[in-house]
Amino acid sequence: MGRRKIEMKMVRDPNSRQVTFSKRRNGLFKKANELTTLCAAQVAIVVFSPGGKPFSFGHPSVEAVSQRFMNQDSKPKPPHVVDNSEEGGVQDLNQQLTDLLKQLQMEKQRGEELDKALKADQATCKYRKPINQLDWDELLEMKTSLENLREKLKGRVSEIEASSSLLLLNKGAHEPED
Amino acid sequence: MGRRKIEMKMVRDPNSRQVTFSKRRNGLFKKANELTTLCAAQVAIVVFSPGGKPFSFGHPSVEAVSQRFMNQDSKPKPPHVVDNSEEGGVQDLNQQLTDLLKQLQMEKQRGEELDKALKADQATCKYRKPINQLDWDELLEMKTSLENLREKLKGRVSEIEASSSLLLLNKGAHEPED
DNA sequence: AACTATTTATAAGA
DNA sequence: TTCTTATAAATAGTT
Repeated sequence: MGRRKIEMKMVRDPNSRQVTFSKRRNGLFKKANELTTLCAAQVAIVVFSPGGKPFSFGHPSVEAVSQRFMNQDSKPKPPHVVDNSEEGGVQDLNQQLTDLLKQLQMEKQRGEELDKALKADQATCKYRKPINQLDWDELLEMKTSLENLREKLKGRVSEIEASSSLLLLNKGAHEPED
Repeated sequence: MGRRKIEMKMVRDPNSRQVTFSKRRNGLFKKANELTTLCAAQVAIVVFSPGGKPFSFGHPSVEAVSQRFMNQDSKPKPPHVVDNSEEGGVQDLNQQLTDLLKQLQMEKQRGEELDKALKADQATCKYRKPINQLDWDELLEMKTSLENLREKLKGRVSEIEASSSLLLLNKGAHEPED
């Protein structure tokens, strides 16, 4: 899918292989996310890079989908919850980030809609733009929506930042830098 | 990727949704397979269709990859730790999050300014609102700015997500270069 | 299932 | 690494 067609063989050069891996991993996750959005499907993906580093994508979460998958022919899951004893919700980071991605997509959608509206409006009146009540409402709605997103993002970023900091601190406490 | 671009919204018609699901599920699994072939990566995917039917792809197998993924955190950890000099570092993650926070704050300011402009404009003309070029530009500017932020966030979500997974499952373990 | 017109993904290159 | 660009692939709407 690029300048040339490539053979479906392992890429020899480790450097190129890494580049290919990163690009395609992103592509794979993007496709997965589109599948969840378009079809209301649940998807969990775990990938190990050639170097052995793990990456994951999950909607609603890797854990949720995995459990559902494993419980397919078993008894209903007991109301036992994962131990959440450490780092103030760090274990939910993936979920939070997945939600974030969702929100970003929703915002992008909104942005595209506004873009269309704006273009349409601009086409109608180029230098002096009376805006009718409807457009105005849409505009305000958009603004409000964006501000809401901003607030949500802000809140989440703080949370995530805090979690990361805690992780870092815990890590440092247990393991000296090397 | 077809005759027309489609909105990233859930496909309404159940029939179309099923068709889309089948096509895209195949596409996703094909991509996953290519990733394993080209990069010698391990991949596990579990998908639940909107109807609740499970589908899976795995190389070498869903179980093998899942176990490897879940065993990450029970492994004895080598005394290797991230240095924050680049890609996977937690400190770098924190820096990125801090930067995002700043951007969000700037966005908030921008939003407040826009709010003032809007209110001023509303005060001026209640039922018929000509929008001057300046306001218009501010609106577009804000939209663009938000989209930029969104892109930056997007570009990092998978990164952050992966790092989080790694940290979560692999507390303090060293990170193989990737 | 097949068929294309288009949109996307991405291999190379900068 | 990130962006750009030429091409290969995926796929939405159709038959």
